[in-house]
Amino acid sequence: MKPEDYPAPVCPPRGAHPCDACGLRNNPAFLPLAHEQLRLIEAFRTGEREVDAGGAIIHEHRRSTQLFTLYSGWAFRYKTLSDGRRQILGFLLPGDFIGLQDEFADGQTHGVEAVTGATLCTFSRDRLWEMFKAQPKLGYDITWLAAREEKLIDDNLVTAGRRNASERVAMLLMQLYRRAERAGMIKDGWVEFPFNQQHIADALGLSLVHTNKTLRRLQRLGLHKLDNGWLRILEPHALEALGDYFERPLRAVPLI
Amino acid sequence: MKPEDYPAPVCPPRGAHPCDACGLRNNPAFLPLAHEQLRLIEAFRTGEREVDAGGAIIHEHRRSTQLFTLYSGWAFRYKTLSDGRRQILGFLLPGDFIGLQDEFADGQTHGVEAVTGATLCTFSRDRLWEMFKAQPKLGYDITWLAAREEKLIDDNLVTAGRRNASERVAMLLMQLYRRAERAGMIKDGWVEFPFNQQHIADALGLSLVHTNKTLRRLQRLGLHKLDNGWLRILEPHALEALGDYFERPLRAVPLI
DNA sequence: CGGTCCATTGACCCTAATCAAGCCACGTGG
DNA sequence: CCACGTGGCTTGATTAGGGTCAATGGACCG
Repeated sequence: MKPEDYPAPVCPPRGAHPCDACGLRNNPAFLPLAHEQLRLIEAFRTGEREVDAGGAIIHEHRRSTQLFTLYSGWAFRYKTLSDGRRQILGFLLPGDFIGLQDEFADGQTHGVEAVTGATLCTFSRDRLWEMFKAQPKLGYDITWLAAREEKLIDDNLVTAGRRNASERVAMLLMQLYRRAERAGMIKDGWVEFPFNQQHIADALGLSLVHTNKTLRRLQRLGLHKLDNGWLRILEPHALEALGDYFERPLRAVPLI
Repeated sequence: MKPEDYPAPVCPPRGAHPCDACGLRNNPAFLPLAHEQLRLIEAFRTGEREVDAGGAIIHEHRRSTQLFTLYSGWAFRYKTLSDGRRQILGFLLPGDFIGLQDEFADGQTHGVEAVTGATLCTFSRDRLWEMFKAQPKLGYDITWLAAREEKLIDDNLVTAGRRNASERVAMLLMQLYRRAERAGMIKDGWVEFPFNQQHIADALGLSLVHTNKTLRRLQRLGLHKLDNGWLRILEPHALEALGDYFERPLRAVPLI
């Protein structure tokens, strides 16, 4: 609650069978896998990577040769227009699979940047098809993750297109809170909230100044509290109603 | 160019092997499939469906038991807020696969509505996994389609979040034109453009009135021409530059 | 001939962008 | 120790882009 600092990123385990000791897979937020499939993921896995806060995971205009699973830390996907305006497409939490869109991209795609220090498991892009072939179940899971991410963007698009500033902020706070909740990241009602107001503004399609004013207003109303990089939701129902955004309790999802 | 009316929707062929005579599959916009996979798609296929202009393909708050491939006509995915504000998430052209997000949805999802009369091939949602298992290649193709659709929404999110009105219109016109172009739907430089201004407004996150004014302005500048349900791009480079949206020549994609 | 749908335009207003300044918490180097 | 720069947050003043309201007109239809 009065955090020292963000906990140093947890590194994926090493060794012959790193996935056996995976710190994420214990998490009930993720579906268990058959032994055989776990072994295949291990074979598909090429290593791990550590990125500093603010560092690039995928460069916006460079085609990445890898796929990733975010193991620890927070990140976001974004696109920028040529004059520098940036739109954050979505935030990424541990367990999120990164880089799939590139696989089939005709042209330019998006960048991915770490917000906090982050660690990732890396996979070879070339061998994705191999994985589908060897274990269709994993292919199905990847499709699942892709479809789930698409749903998130859908929500974000509604936000950017049709909600006003307060509604946008309310929706985003609840969305992040619910996602963190599913991943078991709530501590005493507080979630790590490592984003600065520029991140929020870029995610919501608002200016920095207006984001600040809106955030303050909601906080003054007692709906939430944002303190030193941690977020507490004080009035979840009010925020849900304001944002017209009601996320159901989230199911467990696959983890690649 | 001076169209009588939109051509009556073309119906998918019937018979024992409807996919053999599929009118879409001849189209070079779509990747050929091995005989074996085509047979499996046929097995997975449950029939066809015809929807009138304005009719629902998927009801917004009802979980659909089917998946679809749009065979003919135009449609769109949308979400509405509880007070009626609507956001169109994306437009659908023949060949687009519909309903995948539902498959893995925790909660509420989106609606799909036909703009013109439309025909669809229907598939059983329950047997999706079966298809992945029997033909991983088809699973891979479905993932491909999902990833491609996600890229489209990404673009739309940038539009709604960061582009101004003229840029939004320019971007949308070029996006639709390029997609129709790939599908071979350009006739003498004209594309069918069956959307009314409310559709455009809802897709762009603008009001109807402002959409009208912006559309008129661009047309008065000679960038495009919108006439009786058909669109002609007069200054593609200007529109691309204005919208800061440059779509590369599009690759062939899978067709389920 | 009235009703409906859609496009169009003008008048007015408001939300959110822009501009500008000040604040605090830092880290760094003299 | 202090001066300075930097990054992030906060606030007020002003402006503008786009929303809202209202009215008109054409095309089509029963």
